[in-house]
Amino acid sequence: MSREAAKPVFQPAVLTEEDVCRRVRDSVLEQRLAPGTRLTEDKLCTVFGVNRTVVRRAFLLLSRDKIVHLEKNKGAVVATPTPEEADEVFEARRVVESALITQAATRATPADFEGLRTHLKTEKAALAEADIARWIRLTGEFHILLARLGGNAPMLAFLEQLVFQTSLIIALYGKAGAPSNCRGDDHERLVTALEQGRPEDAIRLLTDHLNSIEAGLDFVPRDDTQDLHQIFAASAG
Amino acid sequence: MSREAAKPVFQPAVLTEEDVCRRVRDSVLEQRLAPGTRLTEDKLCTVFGVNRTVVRRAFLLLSRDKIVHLEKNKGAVVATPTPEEADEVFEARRVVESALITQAATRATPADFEGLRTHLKTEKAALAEADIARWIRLTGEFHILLARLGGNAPMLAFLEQLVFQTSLIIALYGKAGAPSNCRGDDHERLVTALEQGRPEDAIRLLTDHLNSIEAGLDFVPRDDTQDLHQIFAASAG
DNA sequence: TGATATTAAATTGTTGACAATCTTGTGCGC
DNA sequence: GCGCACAAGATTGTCAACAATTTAATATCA
Repeated sequence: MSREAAKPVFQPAVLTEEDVCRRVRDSVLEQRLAPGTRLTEDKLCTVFGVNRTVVRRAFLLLSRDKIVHLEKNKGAVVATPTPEEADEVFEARRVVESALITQAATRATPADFEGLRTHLKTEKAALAEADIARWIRLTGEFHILLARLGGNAPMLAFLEQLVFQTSLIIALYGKAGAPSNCRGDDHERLVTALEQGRPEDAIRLLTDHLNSIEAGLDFVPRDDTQDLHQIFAASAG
Repeated sequence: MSREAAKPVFQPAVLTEEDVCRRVRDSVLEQRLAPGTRLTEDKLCTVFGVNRTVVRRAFLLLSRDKIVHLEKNKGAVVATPTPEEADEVFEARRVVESALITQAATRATPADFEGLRTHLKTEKAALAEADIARWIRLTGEFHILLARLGGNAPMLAFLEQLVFQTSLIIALYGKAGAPSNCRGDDHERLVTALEQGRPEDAIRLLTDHLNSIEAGLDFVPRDDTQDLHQIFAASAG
């Protein structure tokens, strides 16, 4: 947070806790909010121009989705999933997202595919403009957009939660060189497979896609405190 | 609520919002709390001996899990899933619970199976004692206990949510005569299949089980207000 | 009687003050 | 300098009063 903290932008209507949640989630998705970041109530109050109550409610909802971690008297911290949790998130995504895509294969209309194609173009545009934050968010939203075609609200909500957690996991454990994010043509081929009536191929593409993301992770031991010792011991010289 | 409202039972420690959530969820699972029941803050405050803040937080969490429905200035009402939502819940259960059982098949230890057998005995005992409320709760908890063996926390949490919603759905649409609840031997055979290393059979038993529950539902139109008219018109004579 | 407007009660929403707790900084003794 | 007790500040937790809204009850009139 090196920029000026709390420039009170004009807010026509008062934001609700859902708005605050969405803003936080979007920031997580754009990787502008790093795992482990401390979120003080006061700060968010001034940033969003809302009451402490609203921020508190937002924290509670976000903690339920494992996006922030709440600890009594300690406040809210952006969640830092463990490697084990990361593994479980990917496993859950393989299960739920496959099921939703299977459903989507039989339900998607031409208009739906058009929407997906439009999204893919937006992705490419963001990448071409080197608007990386936006591109990262869009690649995440692609999966949600695709899953929405499955027509199952509970699973969709669950998958959204998992996508946000994936963003945290990549931020934590993503190797710098590795293709930790979605490659553009992966999405393209997935849509094509669906559109051409090859759902099995689509599912295989998806699982490969998820597996390659997971393979691009590097679970270095980051044990909070002990980590700092190692880091500073190495940087001392 | 015909019984005396607020006999303040001695509470050693102050309950937290999670406690209140659990109590409400348990009541839903035991079908002691009917869908559509209005939950006033004041009432729950006196019942649980907690502050309004705690009840409010509990409501927020429960609303996230679709167990209660919150409406601005209207308060909390026990959720009444629509037939479409019910369908989606069963679909989600088939997907997630199958996956968890598949995982459980490769992970469950003899001690785990012993735990399941013990639970089955408890179920039978409750049924023998004609403690129906407890039996209903136990049959629901069986699915959660089984799913826990899958070793995937996010999916487990999601399934728990779905199980509670299933309880609401059965309460709403369960035919009186139909076997809307889990039959005891279904559970027994499921455990046996798993224990004997036949996971495919276990999954088939589960899906059949869920399908039979769903088939035992009767989605009569219950349009809130209009329903009352019909009801009283019929009972007037 | 039945429908509608008005008032009273009940319920929820919001706010701010205060208490409890944690964190940081300071000073003291060694 | 190091370790530790202590105090000051910052942050979160709790609560109760007040405001806003909904719901129920009552009165009024056709």
